[in-house]
Amino acid sequence: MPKPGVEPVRRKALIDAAIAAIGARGSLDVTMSDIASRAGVSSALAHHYFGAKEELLQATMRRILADLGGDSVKALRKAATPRERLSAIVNVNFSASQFRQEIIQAWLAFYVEAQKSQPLRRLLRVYARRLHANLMSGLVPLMPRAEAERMAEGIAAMIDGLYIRRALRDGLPNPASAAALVEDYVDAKLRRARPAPAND
Amino acid sequence: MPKPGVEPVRRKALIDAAIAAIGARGSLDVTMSDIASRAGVSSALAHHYFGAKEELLQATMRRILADLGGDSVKALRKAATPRERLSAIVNVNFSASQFRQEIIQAWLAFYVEAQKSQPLRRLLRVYARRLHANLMSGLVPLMPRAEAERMAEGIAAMIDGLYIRRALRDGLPNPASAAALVEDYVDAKLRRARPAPAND
Amino acid sequence: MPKPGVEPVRRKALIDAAIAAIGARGSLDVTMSDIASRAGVSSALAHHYFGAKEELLQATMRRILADLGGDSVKALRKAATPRERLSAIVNVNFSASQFRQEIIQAWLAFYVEAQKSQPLRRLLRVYARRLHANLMSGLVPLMPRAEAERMAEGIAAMIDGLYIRRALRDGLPNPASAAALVEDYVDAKLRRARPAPAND
Amino acid sequence: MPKPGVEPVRRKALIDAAIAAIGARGSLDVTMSDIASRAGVSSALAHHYFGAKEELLQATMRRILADLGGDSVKALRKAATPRERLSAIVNVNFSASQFRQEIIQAWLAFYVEAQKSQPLRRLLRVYARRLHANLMSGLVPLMPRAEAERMAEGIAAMIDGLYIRRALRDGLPNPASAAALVEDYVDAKLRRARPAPAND
DNA sequence: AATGAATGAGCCTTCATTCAT
DNA sequence: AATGAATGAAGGCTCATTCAT
Repeated sequence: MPKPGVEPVRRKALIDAAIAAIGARGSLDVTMSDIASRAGVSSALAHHYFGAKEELLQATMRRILADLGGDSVKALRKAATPRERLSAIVNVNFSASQFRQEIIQAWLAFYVEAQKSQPLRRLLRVYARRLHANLMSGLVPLMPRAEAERMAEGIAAMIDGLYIRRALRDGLPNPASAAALVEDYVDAKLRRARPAPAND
Repeated sequence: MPKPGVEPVRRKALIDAAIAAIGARGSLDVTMSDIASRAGVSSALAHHYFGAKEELLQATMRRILADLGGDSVKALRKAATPRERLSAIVNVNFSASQFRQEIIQAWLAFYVEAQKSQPLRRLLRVYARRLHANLMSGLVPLMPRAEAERMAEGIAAMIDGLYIRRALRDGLPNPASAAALVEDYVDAKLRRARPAPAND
Repeated sequence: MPKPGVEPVRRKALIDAAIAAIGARGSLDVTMSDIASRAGVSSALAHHYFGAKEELLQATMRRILADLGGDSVKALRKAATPRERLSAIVNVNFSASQFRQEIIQAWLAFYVEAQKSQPLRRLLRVYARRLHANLMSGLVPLMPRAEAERMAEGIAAMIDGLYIRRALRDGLPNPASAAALVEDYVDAKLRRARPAPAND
Repeated sequence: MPKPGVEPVRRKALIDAAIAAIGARGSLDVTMSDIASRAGVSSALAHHYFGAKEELLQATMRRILADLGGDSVKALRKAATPRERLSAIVNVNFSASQFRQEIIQAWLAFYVEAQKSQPLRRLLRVYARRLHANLMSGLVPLMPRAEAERMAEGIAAMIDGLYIRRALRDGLPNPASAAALVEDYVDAKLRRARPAPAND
């Protein structure tokens, strides 16, 4: 009877520790030793499970993305109308579990690292595409597709921008007002937008 | 007649080299040697002029900020109306001299570094405040102050967000459409906004 | 009836794996994990049976020596005359079971390791003495003892040298010609050598 | 007026230190720190001048080869007849400057390392070819070419073998008798060999 | 008997920084 | 003004080895 896999437990602990370390440091240049000791293990063990530092960081990013993805799916399920879908997406991004200091800083750090790391860039692309698709699912019924495309871009940019500014602790003081700002943008645009032709 | 100070020349060359190095690497972890050799000098000389790496990086950030500031002042001078002021600010941020790959990446990298470095954070605050003030100078005549405050935040966030997304080469393909997106946001908001009382 | 000891089986498998690993790597700095996984077991098991890496390596060397010794004994049994004894020894060293790439490389690697490891050096001494004795048993009847001593040295050196050069894949292409070269040396010397006095 | 290049001095010191370290350790797995501290410098400096450990080791091998090459050239210059050429080559290999414990061990170690390292193997090939050519220049006038080829191989093998056995401190006690052994082999062969046709 | 888990120790390598010239 | 020389400090990674199960 093999010990009930301690491996997944350790991997999770190490990824959590990585997020904490990145959050504390504000950037990705945390040491393996720092991460490992936060997880209560030796740095050698971190290498044992993840091979190289880069892979641990990728796994960490993947986790952050997966969490956001999970939350998004859940939120979208409850949305009845296109407009509600938009709100769902916006709210998820500024929810208590996502819009936390350490997560925000990790996002920012990963954005920078993605400049050098192909795998990380690929992960961010996945995220960007998913966000775009989700937004489009709410926008397309409400306006012509070309307009929807542009608006999805605008919303995504505003969300990312609010993250950055929050990282500096120089933006809006609370998630609620950040979310409200995006919603306000959406409303302003929808006021004038004609719904898309029914046969679209 | 003393040699006309080679010092400023070297400092400028080193800062330019730093921007180039950061742009090439996509992050701030460039080596002093890399920067120095791009400037055609020894790394020891870089230390001679800047003391520590951190100071060179701060000087670099200051230069980027100063360039943006200079461009902004010039652009605002030509703006006759409040609405034109807003356009001027937006356009400057997406102008050819600002919205370049290397500058964009430098911005992103500095945002991350600012998480750890007080001086850099202070610099970014200066920039944020200036941007805010400039935007307010265009917004206040057009809407109630509280509304203007929020809108300034929204515009700033969108600009920053477009920078980030551009860094990933996954956002809008060209500066013109990025600028248009922000302008569109402004227009959508202004359509409904009542002008501020004249006595404000 | 107790399970017929899996221990000897495992030990043999590990030693075989060690030879394979050393042959593949071309040197002794193979990892215990490499050896163990070639044997299909965990590295912990290798330690369980051999204690430390050094002991596994010594056991491996002992096996190589034992195999060579066994082959030698067999070959010498069939030799009727002194001259045939010499040929037997030479041929064993270049036989198909000894003059294999992996065995040759292992020899070379052990020679180097013997510089640092007393136990390995002792093992090589045993081999050297045995080879010397075997050669002497063929040479003494054919020439004065002093001459025989020197010639034993020469033959041994030539054999070792051919091993080294073969390891680099830069020497004679096949075992047959290597053996012929040594035989030729023997013949050249014997042509002039007067047989030893009968009463020796 | 630039300081008279300390670089070559340091490089030489580091290579000397590498030889010493390898000699002391009996193998190539010496640490950069060991080598550096023998040279009286920091390990960082060793990297500064040689880049990676591998390159320092290659430079070391190159030096050993170059020294042997230099000695050989000098010795061959004094040789008047083909037979003297052969003696010259043999004697160089067992001269006081070559047949030293540390050099011998370095040779052996490099032979092993060459199994894994392409560059080292290439270097050893150069040495092997040069030795072969030198031997041939003495042998070809004395016997048919095919015979000469084989004999060159035999001499080279015997030299290498004597090195190995010496490394174990288990072979001939002194260089003189080692050299004599090879000379004896040559003489035995030449006694019967017919000189090559004059028009060869 | 066998293994996964875990670690301490050590090594190569990089880099900012200092200093004598 | 400028640089090559030099180093201390630190980090990633590997590996033999131990231990509980």
